[in-house]
Amino acid sequence: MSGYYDVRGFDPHEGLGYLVGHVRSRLLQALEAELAPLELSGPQAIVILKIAIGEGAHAAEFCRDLQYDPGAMTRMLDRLEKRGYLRRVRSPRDRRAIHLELTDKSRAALPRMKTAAVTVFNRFLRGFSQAEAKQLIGYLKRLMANANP
Amino acid sequence: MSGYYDVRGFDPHEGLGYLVGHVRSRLLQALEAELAPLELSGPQAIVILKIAIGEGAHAAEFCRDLQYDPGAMTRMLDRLEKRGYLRRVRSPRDRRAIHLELTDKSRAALPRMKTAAVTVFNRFLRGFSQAEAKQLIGYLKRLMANANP
DNA sequence: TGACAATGATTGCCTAGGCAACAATAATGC
DNA sequence: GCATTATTGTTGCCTAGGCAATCATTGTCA
Repeated sequence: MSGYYDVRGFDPHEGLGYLVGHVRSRLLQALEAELAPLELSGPQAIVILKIAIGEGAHAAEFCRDLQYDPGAMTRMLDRLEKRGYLRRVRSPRDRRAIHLELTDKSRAALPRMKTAAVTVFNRFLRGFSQAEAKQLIGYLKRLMANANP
Repeated sequence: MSGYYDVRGFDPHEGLGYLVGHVRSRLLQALEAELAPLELSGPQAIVILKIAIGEGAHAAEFCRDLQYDPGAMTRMLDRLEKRGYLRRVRSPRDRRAIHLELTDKSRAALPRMKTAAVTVFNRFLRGFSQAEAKQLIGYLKRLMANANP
């Protein structure tokens, strides 16, 4: 069972790594440009968005989901908290865990963040039909599912 | 002209950023696991592969192509050179530029590196037909082309 | 030709993630 | 109940990329 790629005549520019890496870097760049007025980085925006939709308000869950280092997460939350974008509240049920809550400031910024993400994503998808975009998303999910050997 | 995404009901998990970011991180992880015996990181492997296929043996060109910081590139080349994976040779034509050459050690490692990349990419593409894989690559290239507004 | 801009590479400084160690708390098993 | 193990969050240390400044060299253009 051979695959799509072959060792002979393998061109790095055609490789998944190169392509995905570039797309991601351009996406991040565009996203941060769009978020510049808020002075938020991509990961920071994602954390705030995830808190907003109420998924796992625990830092540990973010780390698992985003494959983010716990230490780095602590420091990122420090920065966000210091700038008034969120609050840490010790959970009464599990006194190890910390409940993350948005502040008025971050709630106010939320629409703008969503708009930024949607704008950038749609820009990258220009020329794609609805069906093609849907197919692309599906492909990416299948790649993710294939990650664990 | 609205796009694929809409602000209302926008789910970060469906967003390009989240998906591409994850795929890239998993790819890198798998690639580095495969390259562990050589102790090479993903970017390092890419640089060596690019030198191997003879594309732009100048560091500056790599920086442009890989969107890599020149300072970081200098230091990465330092590490690779110190470990005997490449040689710096001042170009006689343009005395600012530095010509990068592989050593016997890196040439010997080359087949293994290509195999690692091909193996990982094909693993992520399992379940994809040839046509689907080709389509995915095409989509990724289109995303890249859409990067510049 | 000569001033000025552009390019290639390097360095120092800053920021931020990865890893390991740790304390506090919770869950598990005897 | 109690010892053991796992989990959560934090901190220190190390590594590495981003940015700005710099030097040498090349290109441009009046």
